[in-house]
Amino acid sequence: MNKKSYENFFINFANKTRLGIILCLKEKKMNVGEIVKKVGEEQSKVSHNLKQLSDCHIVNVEKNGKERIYSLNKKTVLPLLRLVEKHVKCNCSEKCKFCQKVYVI
Amino acid sequence: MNKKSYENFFINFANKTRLGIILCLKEKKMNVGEIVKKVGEEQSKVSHNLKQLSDCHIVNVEKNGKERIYSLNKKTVLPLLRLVEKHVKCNCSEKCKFCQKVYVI
DNA sequence: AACACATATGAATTATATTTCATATGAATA
DNA sequence: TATTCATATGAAATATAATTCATATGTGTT
Repeated sequence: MNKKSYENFFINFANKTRLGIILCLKEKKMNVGEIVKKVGEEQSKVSHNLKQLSDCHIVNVEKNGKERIYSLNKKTVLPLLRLVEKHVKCNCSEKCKFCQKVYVI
Repeated sequence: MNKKSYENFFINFANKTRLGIILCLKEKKMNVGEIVKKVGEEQSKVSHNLKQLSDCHIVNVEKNGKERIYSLNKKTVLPLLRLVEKHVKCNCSEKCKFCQKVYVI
């Protein structure tokens, strides 16, 4: 796999709005309206970001009448998030002058 | 852990230059000059990006005289990259009209 | 001490990504 | 079929990140 592919994958997780959506879908699948309510962001903003996430298969969509139900690709995302948590736990201490800026420990 | 921490972690991998550095350090530890040569980017650009990576403990630094030797945090990075490769293999087919744009399969 | 080499850094510039706003689409319903 | 509801979409505006350039710092050497 090449650089650009990795980049395109990680971009999904390098943004506040999309992370909000991702973390909110950890609990359960939701339609757009529910996500909008939960994350407290504008509908079109959420839709734009959902599109990006689903293009990359980070989330999946199913239609139900006029609503669309989004669910998290847990097989990829859960281990990914766990890896990050482990990273912070293992590498980042309060003593490090950057860790406090970078990660909320 | 909170949204911002995840974001700060993933930002390291969501950029061409930093990914170039990361992939190049998979092979072996290198000083800045060697990295610059290998990735073919400007020295100050590489340094700025190395700083970001090391602030987040994605790479580690050791001093040796006037040179600084950077090495990859393989414990975090190798499983992370493997996860992405698996994701693409499992979810992204040539049939999908976005996969070709998003990932080079 | 003066110099050269390796690397880092700050600030301005430039590039890129994200959001916003207005509007379109498509499904259900009166 | 006109209307409403849920969601998507394009393009302009804005925000954010990355690069560049000039220069600083630190270490070893003459």
